[in-house]
Amino acid sequence: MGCKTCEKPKVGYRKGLWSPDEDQKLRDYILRHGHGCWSTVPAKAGLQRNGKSCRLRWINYLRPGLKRGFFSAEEEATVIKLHATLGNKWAQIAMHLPGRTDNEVKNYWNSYLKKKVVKLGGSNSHASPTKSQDSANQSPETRQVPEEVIKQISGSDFLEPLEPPMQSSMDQDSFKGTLLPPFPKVLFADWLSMDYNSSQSLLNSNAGMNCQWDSNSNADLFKYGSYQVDGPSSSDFLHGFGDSSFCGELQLQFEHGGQILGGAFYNYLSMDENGGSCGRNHDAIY
DNA sequence: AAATTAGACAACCGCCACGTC
DNA sequence: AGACGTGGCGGTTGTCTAATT
Repeated sequence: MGCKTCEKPKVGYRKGLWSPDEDQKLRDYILRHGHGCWSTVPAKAGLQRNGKSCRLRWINYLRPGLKRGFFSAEEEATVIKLHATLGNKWAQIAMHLPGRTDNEVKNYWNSYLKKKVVKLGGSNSHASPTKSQDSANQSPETRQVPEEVIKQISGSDFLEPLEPPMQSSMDQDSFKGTLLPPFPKVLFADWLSMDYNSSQSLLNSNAGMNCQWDSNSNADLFKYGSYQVDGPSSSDFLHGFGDSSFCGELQLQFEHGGQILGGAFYNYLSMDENGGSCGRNHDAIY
């Protein structure tokens, strides 16, 4: 895809976990300017990371609309079902799980669901840790998960034998309560209430670019009251979020009221990340 | 209380597809 | 046509934390 303006800094890139400060820089930069060409993001954002690392951090962790924490029973069932037909196509599976990333789905599968499926006598092939035996290499026909297994997973009693992994930064009980609606399209407001406990009411703030970041022990989640573009123009902000038609549509959101609230913002972003009209990944299901 | 182990999650690596020059 | 660069994906590894000994 080549990017004329991309100059390659030959600096030693920082590796490892991201500090809250780095997150802040990346977040601020992308929210103000869009990512554009990822290889230039680190330099412009003042980060000593490579573009790839920034992209991954944004997609898997910083991007608005991400759902974190427990997978609902419905989500689990979806993952198992899709894995049976698609194999290890985590990105495609994640497309069916709004707010979930491929990495998250993959981790969840490898650390938890795989065992669950095996335990229930589902497709043993999925449990294979080796590439050669991986389900992705098998035809869908050989990767069937019994309906019974999926039903069991969907059922509330299924959680009994194997407790889902704890989210260290999350209040388990309150989280369960907010996630249960089946196949939720996470609205911004919903997402806010998921990531932050209900005591924090954020939507009442309408002050300009209302981004507050707070470094929790495990995840510095972020919160928006509303997002309003100030400083850079909305078109600057939109750069990197999509093609012109997409941007035009999104731009309307800015121009008419200057804010993107709730599901709209998430939906737009997920369109982008899932290959909607922006990327080259036209096998996207959306 | 300290050491060890296991599990969960974050991040990196390598490969590939595609676009541009 | 081929080299080069970017973005995306899946596999793997590294790190951190909690549980266990």
